[in-house]
Amino acid sequence: MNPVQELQTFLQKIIVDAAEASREQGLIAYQSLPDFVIEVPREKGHGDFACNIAMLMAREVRMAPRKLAELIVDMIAANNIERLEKVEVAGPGFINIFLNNSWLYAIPSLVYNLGNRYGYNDRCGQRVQVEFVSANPTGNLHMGNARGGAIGDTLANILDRAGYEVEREFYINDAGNQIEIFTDSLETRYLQLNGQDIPFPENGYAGQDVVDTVKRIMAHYGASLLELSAPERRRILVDYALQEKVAYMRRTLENFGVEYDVWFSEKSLHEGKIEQVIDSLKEKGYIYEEDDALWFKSTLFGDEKDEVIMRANGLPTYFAADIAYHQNKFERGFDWVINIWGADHHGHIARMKGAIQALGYDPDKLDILLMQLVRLYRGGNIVRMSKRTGTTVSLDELIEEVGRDAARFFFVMRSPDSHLDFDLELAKQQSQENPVYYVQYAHARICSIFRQAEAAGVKMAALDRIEPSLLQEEEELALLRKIADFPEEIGIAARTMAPHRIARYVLDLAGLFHSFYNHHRVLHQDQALQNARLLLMHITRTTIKNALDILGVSAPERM
RNA sequence: GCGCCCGUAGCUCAGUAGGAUAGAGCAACGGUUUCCUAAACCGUGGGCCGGGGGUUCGAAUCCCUCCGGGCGCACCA
Repeated sequence: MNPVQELQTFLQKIIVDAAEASREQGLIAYQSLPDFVIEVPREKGHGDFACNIAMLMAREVRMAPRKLAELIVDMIAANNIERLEKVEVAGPGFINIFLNNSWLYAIPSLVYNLGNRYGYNDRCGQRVQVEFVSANPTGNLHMGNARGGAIGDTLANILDRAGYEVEREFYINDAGNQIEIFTDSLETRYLQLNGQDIPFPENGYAGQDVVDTVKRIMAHYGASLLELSAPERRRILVDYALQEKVAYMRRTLENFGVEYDVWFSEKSLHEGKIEQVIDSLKEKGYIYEEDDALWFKSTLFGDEKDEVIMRANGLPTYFAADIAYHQNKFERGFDWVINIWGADHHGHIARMKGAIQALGYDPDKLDILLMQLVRLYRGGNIVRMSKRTGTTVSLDELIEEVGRDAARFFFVMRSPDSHLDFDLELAKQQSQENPVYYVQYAHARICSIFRQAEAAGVKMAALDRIEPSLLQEEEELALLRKIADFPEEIGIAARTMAPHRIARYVLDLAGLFHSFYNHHRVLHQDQALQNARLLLMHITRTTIKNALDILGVSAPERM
């Protein structure tokens, strides 16, 4: 149910009919209609909707755009359509359409009846997978992972509301080179803790968390691993550490409101799948050997250079595993595959899409949503995130400090394309400057109105006893209008993979509510008006709540 | 050097498919207590949309070029 889109379809038909009628009457000669739009003008004075068809047709039919628009408008006027208040030609040839408010007054019962389903678009029968965070299980979740978590989960929610069947997936990098290094680090720490004076690997994971993990292993196994062969010992160490790390990531992400449908292990690809995919690329002629390594001809697909897929030492690269992984995704039959990546990975896009194309899949079904980096601020000062100095802030610490709601809201507030300056002080502040509080407060305030009503013995009438057309104040109409936009806004956010639009939307909606609240009273001597306003408050609250749900932010009833 | 992203009000940022007079929040300034939460609201000022060229009826949006910032260009991931 998408009121705005329905209107657009309705108006589109009116325009097309008018144009065709004009052609039949010999007034306009055209071959085919241009790809015109019915859009919501920025200026209120330009109507509820505006159409640019005349400007687009002008060249083909060799008529002045305004003249053309006049003809179409006259034709529409002749039809005397009830829902149209006024249709006029303006500016360079726009057709401005003014509707009477009847469509707006249909919104309250629509939203009231749909409740927490308001905003959902019709099911489109398509399956989409969103893979996000997929952090290395060798350390803590950092701010980049946190932003990825918020963006990925919110986008998944948006796609769900937009009509897709959505799967959330976490790719566990539990194999490959960095796991070898991780294992070296674990083993070295283990041996050190058992009194051996050996140097720590130069490129090892020097963090305290590795030491802590090994201490827990010590508590469990004592020195017994010393007795084992090195491979056996290493296997136990790394299995224990990975299991612990994955459990930690899962726990932390759940605490962040993020739950996955699938945790996919990279290791499972190292049991034949990688070799298979390399073989199949080889057969298709996309692989060559040079300097004892195998290379994928990614330059055929617009990459800057070819990419090693199998090292000279016989071990596959990360890229090889990633190809096998993406082949697996496509084998699972998704109609759309979305990866959320940090912007530092942008160089991989061309070759990843190239590999998919080489395997015979449609690379356009894969979208990589890149997100820019996060900078943490405390007050006016940047918080340096350096693993070396150990001053990195982890996601758990962030949730601890500012709470899940603020963290989630802040991470999706900005376009993924935009660097995010995350101000810890602002996120904690309970004031109008803090956007998440501003929105939550709107919700709480509406709840408060209903509590007040209840205390006064006032109850909202049944829906069919309420007359929405009593809502005629500017602030009331603006609220209705904004609420009506919600499903369309979700559709746009899904199409453009733009989770920040929902944060913005709910911020705007909250602003309109606060504005209404300060101008007009809900609890009123006029019963009929009171009922209409209670209904308006009810659906405003529903819409705020539904939007916050998408963002993974709670909607408190009191603050 | 090559590639990707960014450059919009003092600050932080919006601005789907090109649309009419480019918006919001914060900051600044001026207001709002008989009233459902002053954690709020109303108003004012503030802009060569980084510069230049092009495409067209129309460009913040598309193309070219230059400048500035970030990131990438490993047999790391």
